[in-house]
Amino acid sequence: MKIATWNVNSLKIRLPQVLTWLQANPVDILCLQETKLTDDRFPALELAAAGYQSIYSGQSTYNGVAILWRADRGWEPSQSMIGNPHFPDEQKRLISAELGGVRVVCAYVPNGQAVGSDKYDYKLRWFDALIAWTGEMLNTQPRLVVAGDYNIAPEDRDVHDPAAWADQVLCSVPERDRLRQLMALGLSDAFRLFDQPDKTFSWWDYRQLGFQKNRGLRIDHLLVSDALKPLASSCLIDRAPRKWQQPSDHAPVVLELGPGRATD
DNA sequence: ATGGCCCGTAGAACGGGA
Repeated sequence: MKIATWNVNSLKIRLPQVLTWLQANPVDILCLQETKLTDDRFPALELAAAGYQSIYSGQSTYNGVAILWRADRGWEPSQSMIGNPHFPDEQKRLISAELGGVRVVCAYVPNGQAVGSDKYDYKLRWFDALIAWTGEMLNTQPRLVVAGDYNIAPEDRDVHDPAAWADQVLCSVPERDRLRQLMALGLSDAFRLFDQPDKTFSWWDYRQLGFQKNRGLRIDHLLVSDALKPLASSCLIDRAPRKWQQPSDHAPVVLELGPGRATD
């Protein structure tokens, strides 16, 4: 079973790239963030024609999340849910469902804008609620993947210029502490379960030739629960779509869960 | 030293992103 996450920065603009990518990378499950589409405009028919079913929760201009899965798997989603039951939120940043025996959470964590700002406070409160809810989910379904755009670089090695980013939003101590608290529930950063090249990132600024100079951050993650961790066989960031014309500023991250009961 | 791009909503610039 392969599970991927990708912040597409407008699915309206990026749908052709998503379809192209899925054709070359027919993952079982794809979590999308920043779709920026109201539900009535979500391209469910186009995705179905490409062999993917979907659930989605979006809004205009900002936010929006979706989970796609291969129709030929014959899965019926259960526990399908929009948002966090413990955090009423008008912003569409969370969607989850159980698919193929795995509870999948697709998250678009708030950016936070700047340390100390109202948006930063919202980010921390939002994340605290995610921690609380994830703890409860693990009690009922230990096979859990929390995937998405976390807007947090876990460590300095996930940052192209740690000195410049020190204590800035996405890298600040309170944000990193919260990510660690989430992982302390029994979740692992799938990317770090394997040897990885130095300076591997998942986001690069559109400006200043950020991608060409590899001035990036690793902020998109797939966290796997202890029950699934032994099944993880690879986790890779696919830089290829970032080289395409009119790309998203984020690259997809792909986790492979090996044989076992993951494809039940 | 500053901001440099992209997207959506606009129907011109601007907020937001990271």
